[in-house]
Amino acid sequence: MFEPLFNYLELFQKIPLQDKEAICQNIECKKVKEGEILLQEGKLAKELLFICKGVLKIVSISDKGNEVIHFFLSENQFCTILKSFTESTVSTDSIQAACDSEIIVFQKDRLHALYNTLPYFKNLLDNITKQALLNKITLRNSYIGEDATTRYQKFIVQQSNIALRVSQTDIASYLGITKQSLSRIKKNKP
Amino acid sequence: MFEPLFNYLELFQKIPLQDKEAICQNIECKKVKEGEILLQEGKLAKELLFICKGVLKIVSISDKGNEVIHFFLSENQFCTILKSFTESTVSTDSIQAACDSEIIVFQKDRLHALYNTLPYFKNLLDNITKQALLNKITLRNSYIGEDATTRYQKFIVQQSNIALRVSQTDIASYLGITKQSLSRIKKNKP
DNA sequence: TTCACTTTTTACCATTTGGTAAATCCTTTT
DNA sequence: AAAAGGATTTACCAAATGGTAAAAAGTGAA
Repeated sequence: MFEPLFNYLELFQKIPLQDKEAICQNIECKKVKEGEILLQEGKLAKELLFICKGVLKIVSISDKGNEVIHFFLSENQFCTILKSFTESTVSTDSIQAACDSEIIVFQKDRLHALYNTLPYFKNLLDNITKQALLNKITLRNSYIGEDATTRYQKFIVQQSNIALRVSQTDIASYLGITKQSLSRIKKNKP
Repeated sequence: MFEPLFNYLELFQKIPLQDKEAICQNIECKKVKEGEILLQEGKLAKELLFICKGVLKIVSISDKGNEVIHFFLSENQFCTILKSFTESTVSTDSIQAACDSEIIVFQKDRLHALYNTLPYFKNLLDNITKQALLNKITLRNSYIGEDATTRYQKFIVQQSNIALRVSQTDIASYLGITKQSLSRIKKNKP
């Protein structure tokens, strides 16, 4: 049930069986359907999520009222609104399922309890978090100054596993173009 | 000489005098002129920089051969190519002075020595780094799906201190547009 | 100052992208 | 199967942006 989490964590370091049991007693599993909202904009992020299966999207609403997708997260990635989670401020972004997904939920207070019991666990998550932030920046930087066609082609290569599972509307929003433009781009480049 | 660094660090926590002395013995000051390259793409990032005065830019070369500016860094910010610095891999980006600047240089090996002497120092820098990464992502996300005029207006508001000191060519590169387009945008919105 | 060099502005046209609207395709529910 | 609703595609035109080139303005050095 929680295997995906430990399989992933043990890519970095071995976790003793009794620590795994301690962790298991402080997390829960959850299945969500496409479109379901895991964190609503304006609320506090009190949960850290780990994706066992599926794709989540981080979404905000632009000045013009459009939905803007900041990034997608898929299997073996942790997900929260880090600023809200760490600073206890209201989130300006939402977390939503981009397709049917299975996730593990760490409640913030229970996570901190785990940090006290297992000090190395905090370090591990901190390192994973730093790495994840770096990767998100790298992806976004690769789009600067590129036209929409190039951005789409890069997205298909860099995030092919996600491209196949989310709607075109979502991909267009992520790439910063309209869904009509994306449809046109796909047509022109077969 | 190193006051800007300690003034900044002590916004987060008090640093004992003798620790300051230890730090001072492991860093150096450097003045650089606009255009000077602090890290060349293809090399290893072996230094962590702290900006006392001026603006640095993180630059890569796109497939088309254009210079692309990922972000600007100014006073009271640390600067390195984090991936290269932490993983000892060659950097795909360069660090360059966007205007005349004064910086403090931490050599990687001496920084690690400091971490051993002052364990809290590593935590402090880690937290500052995480925060900085978050801020960079937030800035970039605010541009997704916005047209060039809106991106420019946001840039002026969000990074006014930088906007006044770097060339228009650099601003255009940062915003992902040509310098001609930026010139036109400025003309149309007085 | 004058000259050489770089940066910024302007102009022109080709291309890309946005916005609106309607048609088509797909999926789910009845 | 039929109906309903959402997603995707297509079409059309307006607006934004890119690319090339040249003029103008600014900067620094001799």
